[in-house]
Amino acid sequence: MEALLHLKQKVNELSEMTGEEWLDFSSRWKPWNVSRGNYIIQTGQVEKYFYFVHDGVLRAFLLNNGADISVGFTYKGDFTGAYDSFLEQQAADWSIQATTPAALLRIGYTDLMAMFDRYKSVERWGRLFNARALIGMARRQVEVRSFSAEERFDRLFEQSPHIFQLVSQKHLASYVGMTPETFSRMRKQRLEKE
Amino acid sequence: MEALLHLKQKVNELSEMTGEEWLDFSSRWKPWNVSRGNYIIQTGQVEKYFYFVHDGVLRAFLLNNGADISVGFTYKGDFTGAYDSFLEQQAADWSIQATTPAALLRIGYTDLMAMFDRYKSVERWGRLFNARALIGMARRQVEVRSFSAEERFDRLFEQSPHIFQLVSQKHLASYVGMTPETFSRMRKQRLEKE
DNA sequence: AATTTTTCTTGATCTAGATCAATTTTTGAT
DNA sequence: ATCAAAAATTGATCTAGATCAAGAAAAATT
Repeated sequence: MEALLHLKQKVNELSEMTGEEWLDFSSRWKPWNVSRGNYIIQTGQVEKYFYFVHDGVLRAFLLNNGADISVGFTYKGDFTGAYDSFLEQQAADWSIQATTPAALLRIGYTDLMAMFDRYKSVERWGRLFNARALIGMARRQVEVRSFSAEERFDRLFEQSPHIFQLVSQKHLASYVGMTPETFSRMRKQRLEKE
Repeated sequence: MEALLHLKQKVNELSEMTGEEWLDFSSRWKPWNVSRGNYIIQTGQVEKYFYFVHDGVLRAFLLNNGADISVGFTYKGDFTGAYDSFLEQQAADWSIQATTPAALLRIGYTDLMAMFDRYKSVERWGRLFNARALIGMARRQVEVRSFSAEERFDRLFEQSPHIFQLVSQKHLASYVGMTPETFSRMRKQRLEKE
């Protein structure tokens, strides 16, 4: 599918736009391609764009005293960016990297703000998008805080088996909050049980 | 200060409303008082209201296999509620309790949705409120994931010394992610250093 | 003011998961 | 297809913080 059509479909899930609104809104998104391993934003930079993932997988991660901690993954059909940096136009405290070649669309800060000002439908989309992101993050929080490493591993396996094909084990390990060694050992245990 | 005025001031920080809009919007918030220890929402219920804290302190927490884990506190001038439950009108997976007597204002789901539909200014307030909440939660996530128990303790002490007066140690302990025993020991260490 | 309940403290012990280290396997680049 | 680099595995050891337990202090209830 063509990228803009893909975007339209996803935006429509949250808010209805008139043909005219969509024409204006969609004209402000530009294609942006990233090759495997490259960054769309790095810690310390100010995020100037908000991204739609037409294809590929992106990984958001923290770099604290050397340790690389994955905090989330974005797949095709979803949006990404360093929200806090973007919304407040301040230095980002995390980075986002393509873990596969990725075809993105992106919209600049000024353009998006203009769209919020101009159209109620865009404002609504923004509100609902944020609400969803908030809910997702709250769920992640529950996940990380109320389960043991073992439980988190099993829940990842149950809930997102596909993720094992898309993301390396060491990134998954930091995502669920354990070392790659522990992750590997748990994986082995599970495989042996079969 | 009167509660509605307090609310107005806080809403205005994010979005400007006309006098007429405010009249309609504000008329839908009703006073709600909670005594110490009581709940505004409990796990499993569907959240029907969104709350403004005019006075008091509320605590949001998870109950997982018996363990009580605090995930956040709300002070005067801020909003609270089980967002995910409220927004999707599904069973909440956490509870919210007053840790002091609290004077709240609350608005019902249908009323708030009507306001979103009717006024762009309210839609904007909703978008920005969600954005802020999202940013806050992202920061919390960074906090919990990139620091050791010791570092988290010290950062809490530095960044929110006032919280020690408002919330019991055992609740703070689960908030920063350790047992009350560990929390107590760290506190002692710090006091002895003086 | 007295008593019950809850919270906090302190010590002793235990354990899930981290760390360190040395292969082996997989992946991507040429 | 070959080679270099990165990722994963496996074993041995270590440790931050949990758990268990029991008394002291504080706060709520009568």
